Amino acid sequence: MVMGTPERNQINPSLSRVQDSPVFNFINGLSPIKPEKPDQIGQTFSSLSFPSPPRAFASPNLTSFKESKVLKRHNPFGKSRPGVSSEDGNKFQTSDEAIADSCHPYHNSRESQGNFHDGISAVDDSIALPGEHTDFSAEIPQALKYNNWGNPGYDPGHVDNSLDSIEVLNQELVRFDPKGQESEHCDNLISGDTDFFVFNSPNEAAAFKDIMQKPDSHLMSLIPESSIYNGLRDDSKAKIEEYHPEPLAVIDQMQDKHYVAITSNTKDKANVEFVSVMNGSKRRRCLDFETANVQRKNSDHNLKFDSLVHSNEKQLVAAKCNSSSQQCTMPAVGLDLNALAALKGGKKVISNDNWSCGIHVNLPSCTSLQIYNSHEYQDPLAMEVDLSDIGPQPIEDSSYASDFTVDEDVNQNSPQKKRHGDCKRCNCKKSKCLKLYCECFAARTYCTGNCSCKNCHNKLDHREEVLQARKQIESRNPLAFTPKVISEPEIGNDPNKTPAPSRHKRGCNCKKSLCQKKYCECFQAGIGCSMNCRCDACKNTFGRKDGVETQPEVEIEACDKEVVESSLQKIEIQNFDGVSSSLNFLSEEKIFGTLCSQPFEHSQAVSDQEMIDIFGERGRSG
DNA sequence: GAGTTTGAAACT
DNA sequence: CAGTTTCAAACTC
Repeated sequence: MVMGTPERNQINPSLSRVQDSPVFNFINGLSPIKPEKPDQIGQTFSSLSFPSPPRAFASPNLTSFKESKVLKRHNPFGKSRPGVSSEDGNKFQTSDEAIADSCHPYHNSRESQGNFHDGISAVDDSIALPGEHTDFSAEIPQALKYNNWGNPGYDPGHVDNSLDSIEVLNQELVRFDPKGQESEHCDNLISGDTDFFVFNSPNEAAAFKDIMQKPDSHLMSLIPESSIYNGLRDDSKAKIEEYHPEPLAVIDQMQDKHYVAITSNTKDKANVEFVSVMNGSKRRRCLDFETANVQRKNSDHNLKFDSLVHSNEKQLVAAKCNSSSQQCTMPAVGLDLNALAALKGGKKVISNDNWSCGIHVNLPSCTSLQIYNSHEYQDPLAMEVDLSDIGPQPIEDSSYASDFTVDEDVNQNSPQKKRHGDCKRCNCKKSKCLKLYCECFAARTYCTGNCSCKNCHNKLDHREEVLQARKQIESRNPLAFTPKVISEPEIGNDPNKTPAPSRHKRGCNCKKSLCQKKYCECFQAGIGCSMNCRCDACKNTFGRKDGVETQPEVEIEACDKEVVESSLQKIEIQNFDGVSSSLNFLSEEKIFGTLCSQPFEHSQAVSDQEMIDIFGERGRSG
């Protein structure tokens, strides 16, 4: 079934508006993505009507786009947004509209219902910052985002079972349609009554399906576990908890993906569900938090950080503003929470690497936050955030990133206690924690006070050295810091019954462990060995490379082959300058005409491995 | 906790 | 690219 497509003329004006904006120009100036081919890039984005220009702070990492996540939060309470027309529910918002929506003071309604702070919208490489103090609020283009705050018909209490999905490259763009429109409305995909979530894989999408569809539950916040910094000391943790409205948790650092889904079904309770997407199955651990426990004493309307998170692959900072202020997103801003906590005053540079943004924070006065592209951070963006509510942090030793250990109450079900508890801890002795041997370093995190490493240079104090080391390793292998385990598309009709084929990016090379011990990275990740593996006498209980217990290779159907080819084209374009980091979207014809018509369970994506194969090769040759 | 085993990462 | 060395996690006692 070939679906219709949104009118281009509805799209282009918004795109051009975005592209004409000073901020777009500014961002273009910052981005390594050179503007020689704006049309192509623009087409890429406009083809799906997402008014997302190239990321402001693009990473040189060739695979960054494939890891992109856009997790968008439902509006759990607000049924409509006064003053915003929704008469045309079939078009995507323009950038400005999206921003306006993102700035929607829905915080108020939530406060009235349970005083939850505005959960972070985990947009890929995005920062949510109040626009109150910045010009960005009116100009910053949104990452892929759409919401339904402005639609009177939206009933957050009713999310029916019609879950459609389309896939954008290997991502999962899922529509949660509260009106119960069936697949025949795929041509109406971009509808005003739809929330979109982009997941990395159908597995992830499926894992949240239940949550989304719980009639009495509203997803309030969805936080990728990997985005939650895993290194807060207890003291700073307490400090953060004091200001953080939501119980953060890091489940573990295994290869599977975890999310913290914060939902609410009553105004008195917040349910926190830890959702682990692993090997095709999902594990959910639900914890209830009395609202009183998550209410923070600073529940006034002053600006506070809602969430400060640090991701291994992505960095995300979400800041929350009061009901009257605005919120906007910015790409690729990294803020090391530990570093923030460690700062006792003065202006410091906080940045994870050369390509993320840097942040200036003045503490303890905490009166300003400046965000800039650290690659050229002599030119900070004019963005300020009042951090005064955070207050001075109790950390004395700024050389360590503090360590976020999960609240025992929160994390009572957390696995992997033995090794690291809930966060990475290394024990390096000779590598200075500047090689991939070091798990912390490999995860692009700084070592913490919980590490037992010796002569550690993987600290903020040695930031330059760390960046240098990362750069060197990436020059050798651009994928060095990408996840080792990649997911593959679902096979079969029931994602719950069919284990998701995931596989190790490079495959293991086990000789003696029979792939039955955690020496084997495949086994450790809970996945079977694949044809990529060169292991001997493989007896991996999760699946052997000889095919036993492994899922058959996904055959790319014709339409998906087209997708692959299209992806290739996009990648070539994207790599023209040797830089790729933006989300690439297929043309709506392809998406609407092929993928969208497939029910979620049947949809097949270009696998991560395929993308890596494609992307890696192209990236290297380009 | 110390020592051993293992395989990835790094090196040549 | 293959062989070797180094390294730190996993494992055993």
